[in-house]
Amino acid sequence: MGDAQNDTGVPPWLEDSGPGDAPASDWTASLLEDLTEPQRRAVLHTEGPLLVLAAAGSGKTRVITRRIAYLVGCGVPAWSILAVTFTNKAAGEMRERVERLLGGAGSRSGRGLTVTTFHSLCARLLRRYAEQAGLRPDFSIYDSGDQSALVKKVIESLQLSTANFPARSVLSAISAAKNDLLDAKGYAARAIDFSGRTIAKIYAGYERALRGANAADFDDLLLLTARMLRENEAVAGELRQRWQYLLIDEYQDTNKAQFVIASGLAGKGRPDTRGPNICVVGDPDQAIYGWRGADITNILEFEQAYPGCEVITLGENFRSTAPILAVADKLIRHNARRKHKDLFTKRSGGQPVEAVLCRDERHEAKLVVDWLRSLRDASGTGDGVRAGHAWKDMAVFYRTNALSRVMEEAFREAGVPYTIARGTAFYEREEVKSATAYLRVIANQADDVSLGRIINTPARGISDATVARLESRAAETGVPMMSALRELADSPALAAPMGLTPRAAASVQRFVGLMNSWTGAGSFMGEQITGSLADLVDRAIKESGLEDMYRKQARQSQSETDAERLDNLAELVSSARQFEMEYDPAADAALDGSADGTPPLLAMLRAYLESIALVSDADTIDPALGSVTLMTLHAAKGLEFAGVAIVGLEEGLLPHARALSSGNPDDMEEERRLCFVGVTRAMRRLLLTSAKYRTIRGASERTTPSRFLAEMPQEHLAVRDLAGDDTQWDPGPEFEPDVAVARKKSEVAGMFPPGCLVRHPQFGVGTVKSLTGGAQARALIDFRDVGVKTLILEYARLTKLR
DNA sequence: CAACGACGCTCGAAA
DNA sequence: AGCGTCGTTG
Repeated sequence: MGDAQNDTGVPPWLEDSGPGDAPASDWTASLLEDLTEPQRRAVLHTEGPLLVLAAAGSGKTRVITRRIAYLVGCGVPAWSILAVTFTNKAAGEMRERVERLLGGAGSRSGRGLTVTTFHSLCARLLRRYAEQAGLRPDFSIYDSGDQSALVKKVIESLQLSTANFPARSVLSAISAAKNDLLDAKGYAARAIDFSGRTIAKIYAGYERALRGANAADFDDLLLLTARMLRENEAVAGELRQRWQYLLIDEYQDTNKAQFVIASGLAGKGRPDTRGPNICVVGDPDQAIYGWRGADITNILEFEQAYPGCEVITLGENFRSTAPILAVADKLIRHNARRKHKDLFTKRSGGQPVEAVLCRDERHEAKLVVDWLRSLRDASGTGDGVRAGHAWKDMAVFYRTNALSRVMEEAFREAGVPYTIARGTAFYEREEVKSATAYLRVIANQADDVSLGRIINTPARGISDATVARLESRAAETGVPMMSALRELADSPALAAPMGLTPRAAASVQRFVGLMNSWTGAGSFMGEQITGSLADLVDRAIKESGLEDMYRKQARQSQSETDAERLDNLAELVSSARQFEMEYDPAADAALDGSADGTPPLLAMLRAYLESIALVSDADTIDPALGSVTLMTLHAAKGLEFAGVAIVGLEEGLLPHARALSSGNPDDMEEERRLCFVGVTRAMRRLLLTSAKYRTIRGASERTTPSRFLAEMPQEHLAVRDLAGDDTQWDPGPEFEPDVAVARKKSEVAGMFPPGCLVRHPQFGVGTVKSLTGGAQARALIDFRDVGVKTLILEYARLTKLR
């Protein structure tokens, strides 16, 4: 490509001894110790494209880290190596492991080595080359909530109904298009029916709104970077010049945008070599992000994309016991569209995999907790069996987040320490979301979505009607909301023609004054506010009145959650303080080029907000906490635990109902791979459970055990049926409902009048507070033990006592 | 203008 | 069971 440096041949640092003739120091030799032959070949392959097909548990991370260390050992500067992983957590661990390996090399250093995720990398590149990408460096990153707020506004502005075009499905269409590098114009060209053409219009409006708000959604991070690398040769050349060695992990889960980014960064390599130094690592059997646009052909056709590339297969499993591996192997063989691959281990022995059929989800949860406890209590007997496992070496996986709740209750009840891996959970709390919205508007005044969140939170006399008027004013003049607010604050005479009362105008003026006190009129006064990030966060929370608002609420309601909210706000301040301590402005500037006179505090604020936006679920896991990890099967990718329980192996759950109803065999195969990923996380013990009855949307439903259980080798499964037969579970005469199928409120009104005493098989005795609903009757019941619940009478097994 | 209750709809995985 | 919307009330 147009990279002049590439034509000059060997880069300067390789002139004396290229990696071709490896330095035979003790240290580099030690990097090859205890590796298998294929692992060693992967480490030693330094120049030209390389595809490593790494089966689950085949020592992939070990190979990657050794290979990076080896490159550095060969004289490749660490700053010219870029490694892309799937989560920040994985990136951090990889960097640490490489540094530990390099530490053994004395003076050698990993300084400047970049290990990051696709999304973080792209965010940084877009800040550095904002202008070339069509953004400004202070752009906001919009999460799903922000996206849906924005797209709803667009749908309304187009006079469409969110009933016909639900934000959710419109956004998933837009996301799919973006992952496929299709812009609104391209989408419109392909639209064939009314719905498609309308979505194309919404897409176009949504893009306009995003750019107007100086914001990028998650998909934009990839899309805009891919487009920039493709269209801007100067930028692409500069980056290729810097990163001569590229390594991408979990390559099977990359989408088209990521493919374009990877190949854009790799370039074509110098003509006299075997091609660019791009190494991709992955396993087609663990491809589980098809719904996010991941294209498995990226890895399957890597050889065609990079002719002459070396392919190394790592097949031997070092992680799991023989029975666990046998279960995984037999299961995944049911996928028809698959490159045949043998999973094997030299280990023998190991406990059989356990499968238990439970009565319901509560029973299941309790059983899982008991099982984990037994793993921990297992005593190290004399026969070489190791002693009990620590909580941190155990995990529970589930298909959907909804299942975490029952598990959580069971853990709490049993007093077993647990952590739910949900990285964004904290930042999704209402109070935290409001606080960060203030910060986001401070960093990016065009951020209309964040502004909309805080303009009247806490209540400051700016009503919805006022906001609507300001919004239409902004839309008319084509400026961000904040500009309209400023305009009004500067010329109060505008209030009357806009239809605003003087009181409303005064409220707006006060709000603008508040914002200005943090930012200066429109331009961030970082130069003056040289204080700390934590102080800024603290000030925003206090001076906005957010803290007072929750303090008042906490006093009034005396409720736990309101006190919690105050704690969370304090927690946010300390997270900012933590970030501040670990923040390295030099490293930040090196990657995003923000040393261009950006006020230091603003640069740090941007980096902080970015880190918040890009946390992943797996990032939450901290072995030091010493707790059992609860997470989705998707989040479990790349991890391993001594003991694993997978719950909810039922038709409709795993495989998920959507895969059942789509009729697309690819969907079913992805579900199977998901199950496979879960199974192969287990090192020593594995428990698979299903519940015969599961509460779905408030109603208990009969389930069928997952087909995946039947597909596993029964000789390696120890199956227990604890669900009993139907007569045991069916509600006996005592629980016979007074109303079998009562659909309408009018039909039950006389039967359960407010104040009457009832018994529920699960919740116990309670008093009916009120009856609601029309076509679907519901009762609000205050139960003595569990508090107030709303029950759908059609399903509730209620006995009237008095 | 804010707060709350009632009602009806939908319901997957995530950076 | 949770969420958004609508209508009523404070």
